[in-house]
Amino acid sequence: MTNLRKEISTKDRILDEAEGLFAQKGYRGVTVREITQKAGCNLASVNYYFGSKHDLYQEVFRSRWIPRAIRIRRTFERYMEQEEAPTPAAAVRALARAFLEGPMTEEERVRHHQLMARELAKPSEAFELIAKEVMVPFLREFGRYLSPADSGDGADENLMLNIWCIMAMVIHFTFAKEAIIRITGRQYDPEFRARLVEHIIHFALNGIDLGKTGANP
Amino acid sequence: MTNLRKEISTKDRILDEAEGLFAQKGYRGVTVREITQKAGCNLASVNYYFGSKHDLYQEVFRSRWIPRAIRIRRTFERYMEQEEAPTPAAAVRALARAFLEGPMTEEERVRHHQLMARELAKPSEAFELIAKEVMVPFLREFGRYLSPADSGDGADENLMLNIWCIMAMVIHFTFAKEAIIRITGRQYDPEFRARLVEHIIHFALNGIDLGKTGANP
DNA sequence: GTCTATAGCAGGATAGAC
DNA sequence: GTCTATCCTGCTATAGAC
Repeated sequence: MTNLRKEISTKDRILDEAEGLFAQKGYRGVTVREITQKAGCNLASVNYYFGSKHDLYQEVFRSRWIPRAIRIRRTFERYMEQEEAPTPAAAVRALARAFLEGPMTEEERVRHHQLMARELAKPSEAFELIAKEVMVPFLREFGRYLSPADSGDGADENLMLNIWCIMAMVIHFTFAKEAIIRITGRQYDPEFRARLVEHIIHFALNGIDLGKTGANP
Repeated sequence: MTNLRKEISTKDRILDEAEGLFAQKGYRGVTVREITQKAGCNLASVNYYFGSKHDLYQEVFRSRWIPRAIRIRRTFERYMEQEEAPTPAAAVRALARAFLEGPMTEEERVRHHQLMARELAKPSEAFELIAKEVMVPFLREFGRYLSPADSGDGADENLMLNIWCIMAMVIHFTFAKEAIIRITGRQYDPEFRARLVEHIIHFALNGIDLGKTGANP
């Protein structure tokens, strides 16, 4: 354990721990003392490597969050290539899988979505960066799959709202994980997670299946 | 303005401002100084009326959030009575309307959903209270409309996931309001809000309408 | 009930030894 | 690069005047 941690540079250990803590508790909820303690280094290290707590937060997005978002996007593209045809339904499936099943550990996924949710709820300086570098380009690419004729400039409001609805579900199920566990009593084991992916895909493509439960007026 | 504010007791002014600030910035992001300053009273008032900052946070949920949640539920029930029949589709419509159009100001709605989102993301002591008093009972009632044959104990996983998907969209569109405005450039004016309600209802009942954009394999 | 003043402490940041 | 020691600000909470 000690050996393993020592192989990672102090700077990287700080970034790792900082990301996890910021995701969990938010910027103000975390102290530099807490970060450096978990990273097994000195209190002064944060200022030495990053200048300030604020700059460390920015760096977490620059060097961790954005590269991961790009990896998720590549995963999405790979899933799309595996589909028979680039239909809207295929795009929805690929998106849900890339975000919820992609090549990340469960811990990494939770970090990623929690940080995204925090920035969506209360955009900070980092939001400008991730909106420009990641969100807008991906929303456009996804929009082209959902509606190939679309110009991609967000003019089609219906298309835009569909995308936000899907993202809402994807984010919500990792974001509200703790609360869902407490209320339903279900753990987020791999089985349940697979169930979630399936459900989101089905919901997005067909809505609630009313055929079996009641009339659709 | 001054006269209007004076008619409200100091205790209530503190609760009002505290709720708004906690919703916006979270517990740690708000200081007692900030709350008392906005409430136009003394720094010591929070401790005088509520004992501590922590107890003030709890009281915000007890005396503001829960009563409002109960009002929303009554609105839901009123909308259901207006429907021709208590079908699942009617329940979805009533839910979306109660949460997004109900008799609240826009400001109040944002407060409400932001506080809910915060507790869903990182449940505090207040979560036990709102889960037991509000969420679980409402989820059961709503579940009975979606699936009248269901026992209401959450055993039907499909039903439970449908409810969480709808809540995800409802919460997300107020929760991520600021980010959506920045990315799309659209304001949350009454027109856009009505559009959102309509879209959520349609999405929940039919999913993405693929008929017009591409094939559904 | 409302105020001022302050105790007591935790936070971010920095200086300077090694 | 890494450490300790410390500065200073800003926080919650409380004591006590009015």
